[in-house]
Amino acid sequence: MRTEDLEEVRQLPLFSGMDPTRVDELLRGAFLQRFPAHVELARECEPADFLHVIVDGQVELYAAHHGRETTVSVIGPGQSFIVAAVLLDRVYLKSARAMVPSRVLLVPADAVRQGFAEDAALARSLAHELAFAYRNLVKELKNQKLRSNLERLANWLLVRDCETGATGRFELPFDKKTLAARLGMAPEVLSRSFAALAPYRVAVNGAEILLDDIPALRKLANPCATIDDASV
Amino acid sequence: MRTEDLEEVRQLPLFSGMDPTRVDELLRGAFLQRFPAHVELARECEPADFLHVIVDGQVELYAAHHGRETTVSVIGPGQSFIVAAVLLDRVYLKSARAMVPSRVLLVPADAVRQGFAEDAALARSLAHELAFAYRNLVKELKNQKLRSNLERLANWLLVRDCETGATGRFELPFDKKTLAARLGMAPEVLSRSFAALAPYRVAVNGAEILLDDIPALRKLANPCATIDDASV
DNA sequence: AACGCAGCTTGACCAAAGTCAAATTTCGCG
DNA sequence: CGCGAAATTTGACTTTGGTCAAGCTGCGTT
Repeated sequence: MRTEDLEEVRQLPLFSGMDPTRVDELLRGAFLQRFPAHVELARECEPADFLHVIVDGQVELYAAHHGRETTVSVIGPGQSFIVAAVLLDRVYLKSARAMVPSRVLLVPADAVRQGFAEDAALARSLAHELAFAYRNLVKELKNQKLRSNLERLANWLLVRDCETGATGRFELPFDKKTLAARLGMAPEVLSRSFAALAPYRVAVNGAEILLDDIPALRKLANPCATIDDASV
Repeated sequence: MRTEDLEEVRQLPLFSGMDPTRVDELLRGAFLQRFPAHVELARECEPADFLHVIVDGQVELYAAHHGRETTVSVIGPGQSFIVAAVLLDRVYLKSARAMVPSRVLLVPADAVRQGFAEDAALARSLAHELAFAYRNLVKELKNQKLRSNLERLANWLLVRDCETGATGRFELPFDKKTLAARLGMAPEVLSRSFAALAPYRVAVNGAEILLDDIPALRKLANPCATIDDASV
């Protein structure tokens, strides 16, 4: 790994609190790789060879079965994935693909397991990471099981608006097909759901979204801290 | 806590590897409580005051929103719950109720967090526990999003049959209303789904289930290791 | 044996969401 | 500027699953 990359990678929150020599030890077998958009980084059912940590970019975790496919989560810089599979030395339960060109740190699984066993700070970081991932997944399951497609879309719009500064106007960060998968619906249904939101003054123009009556939209969406708030 | 209970509690896998004096320290503020069936042990949105460890019995984790309710998981002896909320000092995302009379160890949250920070073995146990819980949740999400009601029921029957000795005959462990909630469908739909399985030689007589053509049922269910196998 | 209740099943109906095909729009590229 | 592929929308239809109400059944009680 190049020295400046190494510098950057050492700063990852995952390694904070660890003995620096141990970090270097862990990173000795690791490498930083660039992936173009749409490339698959890990495939369901394969043994967990590497812990993946996103340095740059965005990665979609998804699973397929029986011809159907569903997005489980979308994660960004600083987050790691397949932590659980690496720790337990099991196969991946999900596949992963880069949504945009991404740089990912790959740490060999056995080094991670050894680090976990020997370095308490790393064990705590991993536990922390797992706790976050777990809670996000619980939220996702609730979002999925307790809401209709339309409610999911409405809430997604509200959350997105907040994340981008609560201006009531923003751009979709990816194309609608992907958004539909993310929300767990067919693209046609997304299209119709947008149409169904017109009475709530949601205007769609290509990738541009305008929310002109947020109170009405909130009333429909019925947002809930234990599903939608990232900080809860 | 009574001495013999203390003895039993010390053996929990969660504490294995920990310094015994530290275990006792952790348990000083803890107590073992009996709960009758159907009692609520924790409620969504409340701050996480205790780590719960099931010593005996069975607990259902569920969430409600907007009048709807859904079971997230059902867990048994040796397993802990709300680990993530305790570690991160957040509110519960799910409620919990005893399905049968249960004994549960309650460990004050701040003691757990302190133990996590100071005792590496506990940190690893908690990480381990979280990793398992995370993977189970991923499986549950896939089960939910990638399968129809009928497929979920068929797979549940197959798994249950394996767990009870693969004899092709077993009893439902709880009533059908609960099973329906567990599978994420209305009780009426469960009833119809059972009827729809008759051509696959699934016979239902009260709580007794007979599977007379397992190959046919498997073909319909299309079981998948990364959803159904507890050991994957 | 009659009663009453809870759990379960059934029928009729409705609403949500998926599917398929065709029309339309968008957009990169020559 | 115009072509063609891909994305998106729309229409028509099907399937799945939920809802409501009525009936059935097993079972413990009186």
